[in-house]
Amino acid sequence: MAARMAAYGEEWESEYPRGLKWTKQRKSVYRVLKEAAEPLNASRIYHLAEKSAGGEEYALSTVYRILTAFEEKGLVERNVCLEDGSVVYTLTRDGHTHYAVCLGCRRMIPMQSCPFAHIHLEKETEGFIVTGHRLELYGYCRECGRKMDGLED
Amino acid sequence: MAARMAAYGEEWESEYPRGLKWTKQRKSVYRVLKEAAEPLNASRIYHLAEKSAGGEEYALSTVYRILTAFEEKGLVERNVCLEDGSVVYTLTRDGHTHYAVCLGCRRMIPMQSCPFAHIHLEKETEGFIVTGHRLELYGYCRECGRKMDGLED
DNA sequence: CTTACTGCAAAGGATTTGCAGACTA
DNA sequence: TAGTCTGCAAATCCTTTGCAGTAAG
Repeated sequence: MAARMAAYGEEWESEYPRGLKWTKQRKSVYRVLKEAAEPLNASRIYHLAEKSAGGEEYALSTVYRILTAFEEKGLVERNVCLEDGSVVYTLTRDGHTHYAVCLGCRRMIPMQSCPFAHIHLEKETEGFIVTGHRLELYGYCRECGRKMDGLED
Repeated sequence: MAARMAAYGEEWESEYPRGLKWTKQRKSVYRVLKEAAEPLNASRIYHLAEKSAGGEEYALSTVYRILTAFEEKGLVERNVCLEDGSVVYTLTRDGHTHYAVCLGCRRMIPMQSCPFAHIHLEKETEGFIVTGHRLELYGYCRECGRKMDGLED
């Protein structure tokens, strides 16, 4: 619909769920998520969204509500980091994603593939019907690994 | 040390870390964890510990402090459930443990082995140094699976 | 014009902390 | 006795909610 595309002078995102209003707050949050290279927590999204909107002030609670609404529509994925229980969000990707969590800089790096693609997890648990799984790797990313190596901190 | 064994009329647990005092609160928490078949959260441990001590009243904050102290000594493992972000504790087992989380009854069932025993996770992430990993399976346990099958809820 | 969406402030739940007294070792 | 623990209450952190006003469609 052409009319929709006029809102805020930016194109209506094709993935944006019908039934949700395209407000400036939602636009900012959506853009932040779209441009994020890694999962972000609510507070980070909140700050980035304000910055993305040119310094306009939003309410943190609104960001939480937006994230929840997006999640219910399947637009975003809410992830709990196993290491510290922190909650992060990403736009939903095709299939599922696993992350490598850097213990140095705390970043969550998406893995390109799932190691279980060819493994039958069902064998592991008798009587348990497996419908999904989640895997996280811990360690050090290239930069942090290098830092520890060279500088021997 | 024989002297240690006399405390509270119960044997000093061999795994109990040196450097931690063997108080009645710690004893109760330790016993609860030892007898638990599954990971428990702080609140649950708190109530069970009081019950285990014959109804004596403890402070929840004390239980948190005990859990933290135990964790620092490597006696217990703190786990975040990926499904809902809840935090649970277990006595540390040999090696690491993975859990199968039942989406029906919410129980966390320990898995007997690690599917990665023979897999090199390093291959998955270029430049990332893997030092550990965590895996969770989701699905339905025998009972919940049966319920859904037979009763067709 | 209708009703979803937002901001604000207050409520909540889980966990942590400061402090003074209690209790192991 | 010395230094750790504990209980209590207050403080945090993160997230949710109620309400009345604002704006999208």
